[in-house]
Amino acid sequence: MSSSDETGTLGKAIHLLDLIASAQDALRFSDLLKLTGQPKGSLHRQLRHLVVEGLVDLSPDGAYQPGLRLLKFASRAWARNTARKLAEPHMKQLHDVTGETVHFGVLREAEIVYLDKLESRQAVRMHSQVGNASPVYCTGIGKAAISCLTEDRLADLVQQVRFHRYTASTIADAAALKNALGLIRQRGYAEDLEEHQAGICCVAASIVVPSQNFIGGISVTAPVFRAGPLEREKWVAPVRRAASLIADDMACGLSPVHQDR
Amino acid sequence: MSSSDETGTLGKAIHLLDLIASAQDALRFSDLLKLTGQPKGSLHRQLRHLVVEGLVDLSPDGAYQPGLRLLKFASRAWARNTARKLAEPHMKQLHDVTGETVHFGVLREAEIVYLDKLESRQAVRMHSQVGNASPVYCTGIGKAAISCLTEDRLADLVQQVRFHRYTASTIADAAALKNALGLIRQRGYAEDLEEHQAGICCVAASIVVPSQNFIGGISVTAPVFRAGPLEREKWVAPVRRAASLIADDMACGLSPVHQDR
DNA sequence: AAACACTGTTCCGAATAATGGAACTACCAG
DNA sequence: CTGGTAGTTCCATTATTCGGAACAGTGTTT
Repeated sequence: MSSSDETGTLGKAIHLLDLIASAQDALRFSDLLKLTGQPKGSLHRQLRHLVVEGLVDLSPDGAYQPGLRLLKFASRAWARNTARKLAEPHMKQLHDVTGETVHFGVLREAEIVYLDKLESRQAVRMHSQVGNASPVYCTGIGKAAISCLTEDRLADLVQQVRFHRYTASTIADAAALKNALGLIRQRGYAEDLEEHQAGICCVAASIVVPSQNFIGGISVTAPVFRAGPLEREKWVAPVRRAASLIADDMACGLSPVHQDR
Repeated sequence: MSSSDETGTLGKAIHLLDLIASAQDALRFSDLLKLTGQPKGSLHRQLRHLVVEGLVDLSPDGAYQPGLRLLKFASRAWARNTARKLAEPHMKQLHDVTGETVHFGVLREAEIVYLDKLESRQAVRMHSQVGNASPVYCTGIGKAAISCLTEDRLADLVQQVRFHRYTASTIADAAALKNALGLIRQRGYAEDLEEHQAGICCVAASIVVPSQNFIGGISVTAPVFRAGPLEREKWVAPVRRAASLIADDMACGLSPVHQDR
């Protein structure tokens, strides 16, 4: 009902793509039959269309997986994104000050999509987080971002959320989330204390630019043994400053740094 | 005619998305009206569907851009890709041996899509090439990959290519390409001598795994002043060895390294 | 070998969504 | 006020999708 609403044929196709992309492992035709509950004929045609268009790849063994054409589209979306370009220098600065991993993400529906990441010393697995979508309720950026929503929008969003306990400290229901948001609003920043991944903490601040319809945030992340109360305390001011500078840059119309050639 | 063929409504929508993603800068409604030649009503509905689905973002100023939802899809496509996972250790090895940038890419339609990249010493702009799609005729991996196609498939593919002179040495027509492929087949590897980007050379070898429908390649890239004939000569054997090892790993059924949990 | 279950593919009348011309709104410039 | 440009909405017509059912291909049990 959510995504196949009011978008006709395209909505149904994209819903199918979403199922394929969100699945833990590769799905076969009959898995999708069960998941969608659609008649064979319809499902078969939809999948064929997706495969011909390159949005879905069909392995010789009958497994459907998200297609490589998506990479090209996404690489353009990323390269063209002005928020990301503007945030970059401030991420760099925050990274220099703290020496820890810095994330920049934006709110999309009920998830945080990571647009960029600066990692300590790791020339190896870089791409990992970029493009990843995480739930709002268990990430610092997510909680910071939604703490700035109006009551109505927040209520709409919370209804979409499916809570899942990733760790013992994960916020597990809407009431607990509402509670946490109160404190976040009061303090002006959010923390994630091993709520998504055991052993990982972060301090995050929201970035909101109404004129650009932008709601997101920036965070400093570190393993728990390098992120005690004292360290986190020290990150608060730099994170909030970076967030504020990015918001300013975005609000003041055109990018002063990279205009589009 | 190419992508909106036999895929009905979805094809038309994706063709539109492709236009938006491929454009140099952001397009407005009337730009798309000219580009597609469609009636206003139809175009407007198609765009609305794309926007509601999150595949396209509409800025407050009326500019259409590829949407952030694509990032999530692509990140899954990338994370799930087994060829990439298998290639990784061999890329690492090749990188250690040569000390230069290593690329791994796959043939999709008439383009090479880069799946991974290991860069010399650059913790900064990582994501850049990954997901990028480049023409076959002016990249080492591209030429190496298509040199292994059958006559028929090659002819089909060459017909899709729109030649564009990126530099003075770019291969500019089908005849020149056919010629170059002869030499590549004979030598067993391909070179790109500033054919795509001035000042950049590479040595590439093809990776072909018929059982997986896989056609791609791996390459070593360097600025021209570090990639003279002697250096390139030294890269040939390691590149070919890496390509061969990756092909072997892919052919032998399941991944010995990362099985899916 | 025959019967069976499982998986995927093809077909075609009925139901539905897309089409596109035209009328409508909003905004700006002269 | 007039004309022009940009974008949105409407609705009868038309083309596409829908989905039940029949039809393969493949391996398994009796």
